[in-house]
Amino acid sequence: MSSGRNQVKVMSFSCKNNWASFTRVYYLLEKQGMWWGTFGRSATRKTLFLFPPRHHDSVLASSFEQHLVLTTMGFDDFCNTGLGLGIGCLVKQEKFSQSDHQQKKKKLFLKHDHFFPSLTLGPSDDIYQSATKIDASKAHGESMDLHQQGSSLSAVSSFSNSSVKKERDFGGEEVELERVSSRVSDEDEEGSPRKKLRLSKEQSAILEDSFKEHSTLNPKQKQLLAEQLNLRPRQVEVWFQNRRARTKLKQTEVDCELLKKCCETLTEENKRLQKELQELKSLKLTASYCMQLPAATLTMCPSCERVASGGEGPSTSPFTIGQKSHFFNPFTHPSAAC
DNA sequence: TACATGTAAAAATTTACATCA
DNA sequence: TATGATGTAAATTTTTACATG
Repeated sequence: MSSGRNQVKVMSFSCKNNWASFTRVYYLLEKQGMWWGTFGRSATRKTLFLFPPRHHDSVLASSFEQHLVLTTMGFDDFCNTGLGLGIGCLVKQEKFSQSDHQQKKKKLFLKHDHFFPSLTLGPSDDIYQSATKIDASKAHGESMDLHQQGSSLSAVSSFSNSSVKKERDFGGEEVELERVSSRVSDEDEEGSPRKKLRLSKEQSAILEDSFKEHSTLNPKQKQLLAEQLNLRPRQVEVWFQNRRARTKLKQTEVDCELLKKCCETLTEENKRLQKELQELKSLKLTASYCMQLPAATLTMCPSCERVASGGEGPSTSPFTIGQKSHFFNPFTHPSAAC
């Protein structure tokens, strides 16, 4: 967990998230002397390495963008570094949804104002804890969602629906942080709960036609379609994403059915071949048994009245007759598989 | 060549709503 | 009529692949 100069990798998050916003949070917190550190980044994830200042080991973790994953904060490391991670109200980890409507479902928190979540990442010392809490209820009267989830080794925090919020540093000085989020544009300006859009038949038909022409859109096509349908480009984009997913799902179902049928056919063929093999085996046994019969057991042919004895040519052999009339010849009855 | 960064799309999941028993 | 189960589709989030510097 810790490496070098008490380095603590506190956060990592997917590349999709708003890097600029997070950078700004980092900058502001660093300016206040709350921490100093560096950013790292892998191919698919961004990571924030923190170096807690010597005068206090507390670290306030916050971000404007969704899902800042607190990683590698195993319990042992957690203790060793003196860092604490928790929700302000100290209730169990719970996911906070993004809209008022969704929040209604999370009655655990919403029934009590003091239960409103705040994320604390700091020393277990209560003073530091209270000082480093992000009190969302004071954020300009707007709601702030904090999304935290995960196992004991990881957690997720996020803020949303808040265009502006304030944070308090140790001195109580409020620092205003602007939230930059693409999601804002996707929601009602009044912050009302998300309403599910239902496309009209005309809109769906146009989208379907467009999809038939090209299953993906370039930005220009997207913009044109959005204007034509009186939708946001993002909505058009989402529709195409979901449409591609549906197409793929249907194709998968078709493929699955084909494979099932193929499997059934092969199973039947296998059974038939197994049966044929058994017959051939039994034929071989019978043949070898007859070959071992003593001469005394040979009988006279009732039609020609000749004794079927060996050594007088193939036409006198009883097996010649038998072969013609009884035995299955696999070479004249080829397998259906062939 | 390895790495950092940005972007688009796929994949997975959540959510709102309609329908029906 | 109310209600819960279920399906569908819009929307969101996460992951992945690729291009570029």
